[in-house]
Amino acid sequence: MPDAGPDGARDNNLDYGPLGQSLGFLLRLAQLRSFATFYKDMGALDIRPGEMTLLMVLAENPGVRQGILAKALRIKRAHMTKMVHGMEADGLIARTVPEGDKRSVELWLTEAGRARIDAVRPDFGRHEAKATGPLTQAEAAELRRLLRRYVGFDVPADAGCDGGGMR
Amino acid sequence: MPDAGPDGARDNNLDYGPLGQSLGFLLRLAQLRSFATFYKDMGALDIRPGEMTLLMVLAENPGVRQGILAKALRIKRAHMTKMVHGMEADGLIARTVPEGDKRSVELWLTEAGRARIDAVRPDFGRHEAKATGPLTQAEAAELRRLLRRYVGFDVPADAGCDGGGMR
DNA sequence: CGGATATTGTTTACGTGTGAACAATATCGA
DNA sequence: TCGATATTGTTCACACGTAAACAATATCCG
Repeated sequence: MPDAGPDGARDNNLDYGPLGQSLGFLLRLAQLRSFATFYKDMGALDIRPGEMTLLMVLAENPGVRQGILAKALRIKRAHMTKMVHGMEADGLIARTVPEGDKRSVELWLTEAGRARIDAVRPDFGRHEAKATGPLTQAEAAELRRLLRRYVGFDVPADAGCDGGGMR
Repeated sequence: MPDAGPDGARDNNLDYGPLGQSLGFLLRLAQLRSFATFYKDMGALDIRPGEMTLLMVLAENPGVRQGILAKALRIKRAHMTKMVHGMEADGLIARTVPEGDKRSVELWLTEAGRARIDAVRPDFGRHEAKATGPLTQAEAAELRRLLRRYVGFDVPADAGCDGGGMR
């Protein structure tokens, strides 16, 4: 077995084969590149993508319930608990228990949280503007449109959480 | 129905704000959906995306060096070590140290590994064919094309690891 | 040659995210 | 009303992936 047979692929160029057309594989690579770009552009501000997301969505939805937020961001409630506690410890967000339902928790930006997002927003804007890599602006716009459709943002009817339609 | 009132986004519909146009955020959601579909379609075969990827790429590149593989799949060598040792323990792949460079390791599919990939390939093909969610086939093809460009597969010249061009 | 430097895979410590079990609270139905 | 059931957030154990330090080997250059 150790013999290369049809001569092993010892060169530096690897053949992806059918994987190179796999949507899942391409999405994984794309996300890795996207995150790397984020850290390169925002690294100096010491902010993680998850924190950025939470701040932005809380700025738009003050008082949103923790579970709703987790569902919208597609992360599990267990993990949301950790993030929220961490950011509360950092003084960025506040948690309140509403009168109507003592199980739940509502989330709000603190003054420091609002200051934080105001501080990072410009850099995030610049990052987003140039985060299209080798794509033209038109291609980036089309990519965003297709991704929105793929994740179910712009699908016409219900399709709920798991449309799964294969058309 | 507590009625959200003027403040407090207590309803179940959350406003994503500018995040809804963020390429990074959309890519994250898309990858989550893609992986979920993978597990739904392939779950019965008890195979993870990483294992699938390794088997497929080793089928195309017998004898590839471990580090080359890690670089191509954009995972760190440390993690590659773990995966490879695990799959070797499962009898799916074999590791050989070449004469020319005793530091490196070459990877090969075992007979069991080839059997394994032959067993899962049909399901993977079916999965890929229908994994386009609400997208039409034409849209899915365009999405793949744009992702390939974004991750640098089809870029003409160098652009290396970090083209960063903003065009 | 032979010492400085680089590369390769491994180990260890750690961060991020999930699944399952759980306690507290809310809601539904006889 | 009150017992059964569902929901909400939390905790714990664990998978996945990374960063940094490391040992072994290879390469470069005086």
